[in-house]
Amino acid sequence: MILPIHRLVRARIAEAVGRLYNIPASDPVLAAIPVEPAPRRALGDLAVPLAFELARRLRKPPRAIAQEIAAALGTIEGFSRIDAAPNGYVNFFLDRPAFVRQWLRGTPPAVSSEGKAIVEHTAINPNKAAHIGHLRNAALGDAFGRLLRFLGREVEIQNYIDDTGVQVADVAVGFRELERKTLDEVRAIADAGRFDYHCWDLYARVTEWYEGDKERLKIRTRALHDIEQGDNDTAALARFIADRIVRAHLKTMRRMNIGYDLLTWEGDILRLHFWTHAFEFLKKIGAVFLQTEGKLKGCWVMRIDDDAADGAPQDDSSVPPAPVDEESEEERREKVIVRSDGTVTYVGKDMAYQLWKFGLLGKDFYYRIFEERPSRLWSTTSDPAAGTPGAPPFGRAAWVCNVIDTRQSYLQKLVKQALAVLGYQEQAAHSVHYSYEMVALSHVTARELGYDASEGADRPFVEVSGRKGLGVKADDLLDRLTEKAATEVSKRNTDLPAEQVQQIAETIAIAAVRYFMVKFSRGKIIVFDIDEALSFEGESGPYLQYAVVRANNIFNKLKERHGLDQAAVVSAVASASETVLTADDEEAHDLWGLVFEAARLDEVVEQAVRTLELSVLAKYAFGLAQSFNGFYHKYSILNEEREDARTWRAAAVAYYSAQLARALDLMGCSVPNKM
RNA sequence: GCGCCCGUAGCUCAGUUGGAUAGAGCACCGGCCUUCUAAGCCGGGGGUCGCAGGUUCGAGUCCUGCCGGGCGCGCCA
Repeated sequence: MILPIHRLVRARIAEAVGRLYNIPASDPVLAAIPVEPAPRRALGDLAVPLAFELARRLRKPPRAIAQEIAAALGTIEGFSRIDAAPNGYVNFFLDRPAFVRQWLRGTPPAVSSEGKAIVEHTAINPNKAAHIGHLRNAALGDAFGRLLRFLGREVEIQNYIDDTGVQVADVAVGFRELERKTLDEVRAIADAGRFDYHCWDLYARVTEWYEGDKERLKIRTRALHDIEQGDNDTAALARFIADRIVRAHLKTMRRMNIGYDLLTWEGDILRLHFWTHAFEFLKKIGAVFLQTEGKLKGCWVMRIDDDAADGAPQDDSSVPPAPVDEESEEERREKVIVRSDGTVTYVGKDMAYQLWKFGLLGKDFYYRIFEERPSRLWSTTSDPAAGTPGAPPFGRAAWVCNVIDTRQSYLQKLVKQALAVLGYQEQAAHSVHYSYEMVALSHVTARELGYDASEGADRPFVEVSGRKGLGVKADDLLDRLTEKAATEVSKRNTDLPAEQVQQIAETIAIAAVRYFMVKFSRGKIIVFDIDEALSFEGESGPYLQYAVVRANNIFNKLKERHGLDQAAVVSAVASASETVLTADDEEAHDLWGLVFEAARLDEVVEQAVRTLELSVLAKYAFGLAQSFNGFYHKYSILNEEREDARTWRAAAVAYYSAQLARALDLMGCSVPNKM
């Protein structure tokens, strides 16, 4: 919506300025003309500060240049006025009624030709309940996928399941060694419910148990080996644990409106020997080599090159070579990919997986249906007999985004580098690490959870630790939020049936937690404080929902009293007097301001995707809700006597409400019909 | 030691590829429910944008150096 306007303004200015001052179109000044939203509607809608840029070159004051540009532009279709501001800005005023009418008609969904994007997110170790740290990952990943789809991209959401790692092994060890349970007994525990909670506590107990006697770590090593080997009791137990915990995670995520297209299991990557394949490539090209001396003797290692992964051109001679004559420094630049015992490291598996995502591995999984409800979810399998025909063509993406916290930056860089080294420059460039900072706990909240505050009291926060069992479980948080929301809803709607209260409360709880996870920029550590998260006031998900509910209430009443629905309002706008909107007074500016702000959604989504910064969308949605609330209190619709004013206001609110609901949906939040 | 991230109001944070008077929430103070839902609105106080240089017509934003905090750098995942 806005973008074509930007392009139009740029093109016209480039043409006018080029003609006026004899500047070729290829000149950098004209190639990237800045077009910004003007700070206040009274000043204009779009603002161009180009005159500052030209002032020195032309040896003229910006003001004079702005005036000349404005005069040279003449009139542009879709704009009602072009002004030269005294300070040198050229300001553009849109033809308000035309745009409101156009926007009200709606727009066809975007279409993109950029090829499939894979977004991998969640990827929780399947050995315990999900906690708030995982919630940030899933909230970001899911929203990001929604934004890509909004822009017309084909998107495949994958959830990676590390079913063969130490974490699952530890819980298997816990059941065998601490609880002395058989598989059948574990199954009974799982069937009794809250299996993920049970494992949460058990995992913490196992960690403590290991610490009691380091010899016990050998049991873990043996369990890991058994799991990788398969075909034994421990492997069967681990498989059961992983399956049940994954189902618990899916349930938790479903509460949050988060779903997936495919579960990829690490075990399948191993059993199908994806790594062996990738290893051959890497060896052939010389990207990995067998270290024959020193500490890493017998390992296959990869040289770390700081520039290769960034796709940066090779350094020129202006940068002096780094003085690296110490041997330790040299060794630190080698990353082990295959251990001396022949087993592959985590990075190695990730490289093979990344190659598969781009369709570069030359191997594929088999696929089975993991569950049918609420929608079909596929899973990889390594068993051809278990494979179900009719699976979509998974993988083979043009663009891959891995949502993983910033602590994995180094490893993600290596994965990217491996692609580049193998000659897949384009895929390396299209491998995006969506990194974000962790969620920690405030001291107050940690204390509330019963953890000793004396340890690390000097630190600014307490790190969540699954290993120690220190953290806020996702389901607990959602339960508390729902409970609180239910109280608030029934306080305001005394005659509402309990079932409906509960349903609305859940919708509110989801918005509260999802907005909370998205509103901070990704480089910021979220120091989780339970009281702050439970607040429904101010900048919160429920505030945004409330702002839509209120707007929708106006339409409910309009329909009741005047028989006017949104479609009727849209058609009424065609013949309503335009002065309400076009006058140079506060009322017109406020009305137009709300509509113009609502129209910025597309542009904001585009920016959020470009910068991988979803907080941009969150802040925009909040600002839009604030604009509406201000408008709501200042201007009445039902009681407005002038029909034209009532019509335009109703139209503005209809458009705003649709846009904010859309923004909320992009963050995975829906809007209740009352609250 | 090397790399990445963070430092803006009492607290938590926004601040578009450098642009018009540095904003918001919370907290605090004062107003507004016989009115389209007060999960709201209006007003008020509160700032050496960590420090010092530099580039620029213009720097919270870019560059350099420092200070403070966090994370990563393993034949763990």
